[in-house]
Amino acid sequence: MSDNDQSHPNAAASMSNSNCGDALPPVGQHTRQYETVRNAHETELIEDYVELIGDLIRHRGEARAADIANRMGVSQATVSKMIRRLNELGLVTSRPYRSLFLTEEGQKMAEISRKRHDIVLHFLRALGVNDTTARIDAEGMEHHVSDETLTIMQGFIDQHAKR
Amino acid sequence: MSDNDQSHPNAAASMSNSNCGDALPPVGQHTRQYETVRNAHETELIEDYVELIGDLIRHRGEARAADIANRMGVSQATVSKMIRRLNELGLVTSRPYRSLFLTEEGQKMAEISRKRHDIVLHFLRALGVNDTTARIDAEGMEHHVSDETLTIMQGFIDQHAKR
DNA sequence: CAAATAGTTTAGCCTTGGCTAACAATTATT
DNA sequence: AATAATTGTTAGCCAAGGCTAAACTATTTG
Repeated sequence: MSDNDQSHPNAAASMSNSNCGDALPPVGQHTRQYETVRNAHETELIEDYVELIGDLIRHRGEARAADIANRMGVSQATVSKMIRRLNELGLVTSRPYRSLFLTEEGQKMAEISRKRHDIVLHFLRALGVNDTTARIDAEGMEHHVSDETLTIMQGFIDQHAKR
Repeated sequence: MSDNDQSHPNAAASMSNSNCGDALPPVGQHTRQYETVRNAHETELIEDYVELIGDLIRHRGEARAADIANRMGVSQATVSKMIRRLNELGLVTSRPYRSLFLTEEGQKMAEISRKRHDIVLHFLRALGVNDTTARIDAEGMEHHVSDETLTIMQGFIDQHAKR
């Protein structure tokens, strides 16, 4: 295993500009960073579905596969398959050809996702990001923001947006 | 297509708490949000590899598959396969059993990724996020932050960290 | 310099999350 | 009520990104 923690003597030679970039983190920490991202990756889509289903129920009274496919920009077949998975995971209940419901657990997940999404979105707006951009960024960022950062974002919102 | 833009009359009934959540965005915009995330998804891993390879070369003088596997927390076989992909994409050059080099294009991508990563990381620290957490969050967030937001983050860093 | 160790690649497997096409059920229209 | 239109499901395809095991190459060391 060649990854001891010494910098190569010539490392400086290829530093290209002013912002030199931080040192590499220790291997263990670095690995954990990537692992965290990979894990987030696995739950991301699930959370997006659950969150969207929750939103549809909240705003429209029901969630149908066609609406999901439509809003996600994905085929109905894909949604159908995904719903089966959500079912197996105990997040939604569905009867064939009927609209969807979230289980207790699904509702909890939707609620958490929605709150997180809202905080990130409001934070970005409070920072001064244009609404459309903020929505796009929030959609991607929300799954990668830790609770710690979320709390700080909430504090920022309270300070700035209010007043 | 049932997704016209009227809110269901009973929508308010299931609103659970203070933070009521924003209205659903128009379908077209919503779709674009998800599309953007899916696209980011595809390039994320590629960028992470290229960025890491760049970092290894910069800090250690060379990038070897074993180091990448080690830092990513992934098997060497996985890295090997990925390197073939990077090769096909014209981002790295590699001779069997030898260490890796970035192509022009690869270097450009690494540079852009690194800058973006740095901005996000420094921004989070400037916000007050703990270093370890900031690193984890940055790793996940960097691929989802638009140029607009990045610029604003840079402004925030300049205002706060300086002084 | 031969053997052991470390690093790399290949083969083959699995799961996810897309897709299209064909079919089935429900809902709307006439 | 029969037919048309919409919606949902299934089957079967594909690529990506993991994995393990086995084979091969390079390097280090006795």
